Amino acid sequence: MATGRTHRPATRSRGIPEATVARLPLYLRALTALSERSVPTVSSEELAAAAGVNSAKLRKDFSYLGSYGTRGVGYDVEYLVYQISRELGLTQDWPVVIVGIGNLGAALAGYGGFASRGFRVAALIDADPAMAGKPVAGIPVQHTDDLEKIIKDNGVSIGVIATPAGVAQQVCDRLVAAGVTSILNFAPTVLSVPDGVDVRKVDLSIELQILAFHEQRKAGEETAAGDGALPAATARGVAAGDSADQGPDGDVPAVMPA
Amino acid sequence: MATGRTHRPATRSRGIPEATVARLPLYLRALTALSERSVPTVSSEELAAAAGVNSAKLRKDFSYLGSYGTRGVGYDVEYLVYQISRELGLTQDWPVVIVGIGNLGAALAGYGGFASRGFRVAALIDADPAMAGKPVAGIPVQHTDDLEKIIKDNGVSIGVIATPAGVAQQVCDRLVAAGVTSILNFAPTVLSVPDGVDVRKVDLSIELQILAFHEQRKAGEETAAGDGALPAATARGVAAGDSADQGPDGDVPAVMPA
DNA sequence: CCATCTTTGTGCACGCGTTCACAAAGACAT
DNA sequence: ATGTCTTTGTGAACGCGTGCACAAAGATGG
Repeated sequence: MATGRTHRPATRSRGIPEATVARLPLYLRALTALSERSVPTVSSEELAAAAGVNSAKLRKDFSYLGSYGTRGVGYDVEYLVYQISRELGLTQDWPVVIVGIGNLGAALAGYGGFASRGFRVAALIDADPAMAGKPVAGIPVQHTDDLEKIIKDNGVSIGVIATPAGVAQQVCDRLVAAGVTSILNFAPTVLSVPDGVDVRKVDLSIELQILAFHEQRKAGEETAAGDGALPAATARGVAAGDSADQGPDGDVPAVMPA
Repeated sequence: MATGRTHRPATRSRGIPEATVARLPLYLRALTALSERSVPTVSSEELAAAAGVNSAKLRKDFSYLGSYGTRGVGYDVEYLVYQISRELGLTQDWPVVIVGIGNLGAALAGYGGFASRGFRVAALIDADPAMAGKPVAGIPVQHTDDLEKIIKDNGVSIGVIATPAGVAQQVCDRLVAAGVTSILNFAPTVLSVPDGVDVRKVDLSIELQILAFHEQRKAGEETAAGDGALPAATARGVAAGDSADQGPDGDVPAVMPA
């Protein structure tokens, strides 16, 4: 910034709301699609529709980045793509490692959406010696023993954990100790990390559970007989009484894909 | 507009905040782990620590469900597991279909975390005729042509989309038309659905992008990369052009795992 | 050069979610 | 039975995010 930016009002220091940051990738995706179709400019209204958000929200989001639009016209697609990419840090290359090459880990390794946005899978790591050397998605799997060396040699700062829940914390600790400061966690467990390390989690079953909640509500709307006391056992028409309410699968063990 | 459903915001006991609903699976996971260790009761403080949230928040969350705790003691683990399970609708069996059996779809099919919580994979569906009949995770893949029949025969109300982005909307439309009212979308695209249908999305690359944003901030801005004003063309040339599959990744094409 | 029209950028109000702090409730020991 | 101690349940304040509505900015046409 020493060079001084022409378009950057210094008034907006570094206060981009988290909610806005979370939407930037969404805008970027929509903009990239427009860019491919060689659309030169878009209005906030059009772009908002493409991204599935409110246009006022979109404009406010962009206002945090600076004044990149032109009144009466809209936003320049290419320019905005670059600005958002830069803001998100996607103009640089991010080497990532994936730990835990099970079904999910392998799927992630082959996921094109990573490479296409500046994320490079630097290494695949698994604890199973039988997997060592075996290529997955064109990348040879390496053993956990070399984790620290791999992290350091490749300058990795972002790690993806796709191991069983039982070993996730342990893997996390090693990653952090080796220098990783951002972790994407697919294991169904709460990771504790020191200050300065970011963790984002993706739990596949949680999403389904939230859907089930709403689904149940939809189905049980007409049940409005009399309210009052909560009948403990009335669980709607349980299609299969079998479904043992007692399925303490835990969150721990073999439930993980890795 | 199409109000349709009888929304009940006035009902005091039935108005569970969305943010609370999203945390219930988290509590359930922690409680199940305690249950397996035969822990009879927990305090809000302990459980909050295990779930990675604030104890006051946890207590308020539970207060929306009812008064299930005992002052001076805490919460009965088994009882709470049941109450939350019931509230989430997990005491019944939810048949789900997974559409798009690529790497990710296959990983989801084998994901133990589904079955363990009342979600039963009723069918796997793919558009590739070559996959028809071939078993994945022990379940034979069926062809897209039979989608409607499968949905109806199994009474499926929850669908998982793991297809390429290009066909996701189309698959979504067919699912909805066939009776599905909840959709978990892994395709990197915005789905539009009629009122009454819930959609939750999981975008793997978005999570990484958010991490990259914070990571970049940690590293500091002294990176003398490009400056604000740049010719649009060179914008994302850096790490993006690689994708090789198809032009600049977009969100559309082969970037999907399926 | 001026009028008109389009679209951005934002001040403002509202509602949701989070957090604090504490009174009420109940267990437990004496 | 009574006092003490622990922990819940919640009232209230606060902060963030969202959406409205509009003035300012700039393009466009005459």
